[in-house]
This record gives sequence, C-alpha cells and structure tokens, in this order.
Amino acid sequence: MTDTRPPRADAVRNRRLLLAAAADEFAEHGLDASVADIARRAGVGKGTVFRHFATKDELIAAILIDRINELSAVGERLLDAGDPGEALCEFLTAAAQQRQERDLSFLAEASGSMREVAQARSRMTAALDRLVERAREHGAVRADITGTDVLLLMCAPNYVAGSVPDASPDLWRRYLAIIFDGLRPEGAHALPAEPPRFA
Amino acid sequence: MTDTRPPRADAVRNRRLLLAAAADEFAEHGLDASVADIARRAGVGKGTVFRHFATKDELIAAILIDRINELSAVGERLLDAGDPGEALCEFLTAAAQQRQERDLSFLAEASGSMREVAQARSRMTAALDRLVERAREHGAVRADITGTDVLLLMCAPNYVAGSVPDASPDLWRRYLAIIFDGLRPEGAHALPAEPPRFA
DNA sequence: TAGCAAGTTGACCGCACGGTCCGGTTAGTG
DNA sequence: CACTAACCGGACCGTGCGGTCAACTTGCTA
Repeated sequence: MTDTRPPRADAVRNRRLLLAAAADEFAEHGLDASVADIARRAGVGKGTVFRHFATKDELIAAILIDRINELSAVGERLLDAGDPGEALCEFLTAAAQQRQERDLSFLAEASGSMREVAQARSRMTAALDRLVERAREHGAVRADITGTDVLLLMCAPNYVAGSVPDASPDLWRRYLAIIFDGLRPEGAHALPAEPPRFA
Repeated sequence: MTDTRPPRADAVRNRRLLLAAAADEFAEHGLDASVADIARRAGVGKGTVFRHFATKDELIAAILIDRINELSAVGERLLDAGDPGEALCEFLTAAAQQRQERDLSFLAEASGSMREVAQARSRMTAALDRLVERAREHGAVRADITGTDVLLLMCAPNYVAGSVPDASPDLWRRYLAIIFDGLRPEGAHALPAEPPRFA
C-alpha cells in the first residue's frame, strides 16, 4: 500500500550537498557548527535541512554511518590479504588516514547511541575482530589483546597528534607505530586489567 | 602606590567554593555546563562568578592551572627517585589517575591558549622532559622518543578507556601498559615521522 | 560602634541556536 | 501543456546562554 514514489532529482541532489557541507562544517567548527551555516554552505535554505533530517542529531548520525561503512568495507577487503599482521596494520592506517583528513570523531558523542549507528558499528567491529584474531594466530600481535582493545586504541594516534598545532600531517603515523609496537609479542609485559567486554 | 588590601574572608571562601563547584559541574556536563548551574551548586549568585572570573574561559583556565600544577609537583618530586624507568611510569600513572577520577581534559580546548595556562604547562613539560631524558639514558625507554612524545601519549590511556560505557575504573591501566610497552627499547621498530617540536 | 569599600545578588539584556510553518516554486506525469 | 504532490526557502518562535548592572549587604578598620 505504501506506494513510495522515487524521490525527486533535486531532493537527492540536495541531500548529497547537505551531507558534504555538514561534514565540512563540522570538521571546521566542531559539534556546534550551526544548522544555519550548514544550510548556507550547501546553498540551501534552513528548512531544507530539516526536511531531510528530522533533527540535527539525525544529520550527524547519517554522516557517521557513511564513514563507519567505509571502514567496514576496507576491513572486509583486508580479510583476504596475505600477511595477517600487515593487514591489521593497514586497517589501522586506513582508519587513521580517514580521521586525519577530516576529524569527525566527536560526532559519536552526539548520536553514538542511535540504533542505526550501533548497527553500522557492529558490522565494522566484526571485521576488526576477525582481523585481530588472524594476526594473533599468526603471531603478529601479542596473545593477551582482543579486538575491542584494538578498536579502542585505533583512535588514539589521531587524538594524540591532534593536540599539536601546526603538526606534520603524518605525525599520527609516529604514534600509530609506537602503539603498534606495544601490540607486538616481543618484549610484552603482563597487562594489569581485564579487557573490556563491549565497546 | 597600588595599596592592595587583602581580600575579604567571604570572598576567598566563595572563590574556593566556585572552583570546586565548577570542576564538579564541568566533569558532569562537559564544557557547556552553564555558569548559572555552577553558581547554584556553589550556593552563590551568578554575579559572584563574574566578580571572581571576568569570563567563563577565565574560570576554566583557573581550574586547569590548578590541575597542571599538581602534576608539576609530582614530576619534580620524582626527579630524585631511584629507578628512572619506574619514575617515568609513576608519573604517567599519576597523570592518568588524576584524569580518571575527574576527566577535565576538554577544558584545554576552551582556554588552552591563555598565557597563564601556557606558563603552568611549560613548567610541567620541563619536569617531564627531564624525566624522559633520565629514563632514556638509563635504557628504560627507546632512544628515538622525546619528552614531547610522552607528553602527547600521556593522555591516551584515559581517552581510550573513556569511550567504554560501564568500564572498570582501572581499564586505563591496561592501555597505559600497552603504550608503555611501545615505548620500551625491546622489539622497537623505526618510527616513520619526525617528533613534533612543541606541544 | 560607625562608616565605607568590597562583596553579593538576581533581574535583566542581547544574541544565537534548534526547530516550525506556510506561501511560493518546480520536477515529473498523463 | 497542465496539473499536482513533493519540495524549497526564510521569516519566525521559544529557549537558554554568557555577561551586565544597580540596589543591597557585610566584613574590616579606625
């Protein structure tokens, strides 16, 4: 009965423009980029924003889901890669690279609890879990770390490098390397706390 | 000529109350805890807040400076400790512990560029630099990391553990241990980017 | 204990935000 | 080409914020 006609051409165009403009605006001004500025940047009225996304949080969620899905695709592709240790490292590099060109990590704090975001995230963590498992079996990472550990540590290099003004755009690689060395079996010391169940 | 009389007793009491209430309120509600709520929590009128701190940012800076100075004291005390590697690890633990009981890291983003905050911070980094230098000479950490590296990585364990809901209060210790293993000379791989000059 | 400067208060201001709404516009259909 | 449902725009609303101010209170000094 729900005879859903396909959306109009200008509507799909505006939706795409809005997502892009919002991502730019959030990257520049953080979570409190205003909806009005986003609309202006997209060359569109403010009302149009709320036609496509019922609330500001829903817009944020849409951006977040897109990015998480990008990472899921990378992870799933790497599951067939040759060297499991190399594959894990590449995944972490891809994740950090995504955040380097546009840091939108703070978006999670606004809409991280939405159901659709959680779904996208669980698809990504599934891929990461398998990636870590393979690397562990292959002896590329220490035995006492879990996929969740890596998921959490994954965000650290950008976070660390992000607090340096005028930093080299490759600085995060330095901290990813240090942290990855900490994940290696060689010279590992016992860990003082249990790994977390969920993230 | 500037005959500065000592401040009144109720004024110093209110200032202390305000700093404590503000720290609590910021810890609970983040950067956009309202000045009105802070005043209410301190049992004081809103106008009193602005008598003591010209702007909200100045209040934030005052809290930040107190916390940084606490860390400086710890660092300077540890400079005389026996084992340099142990001393560095203890300093990082103290820093993480401070942030565990009350995470106020986001305060830096609001007033991190103020002159007085920068002064306090440079005192702390000086202590940390010496701590790292001693540990390096002692062979407790790898040769290619700097004090600034450690300053940046210092904040990572709480950041990482902080995104886990209902986490064990000791979870940060796990990630501090992993990162510290990454700082050790054993099994270290070459780092792909230059260390940053300033933080 | 009298006097006053320092301190306190909360009503008030201007502003910017997220979100609404309706008159005008336009893309797609028959 | 004409019709209409989907879409667009931007004036508008309520809210809550940081910050001000003038009347009032109080700790200190002489």
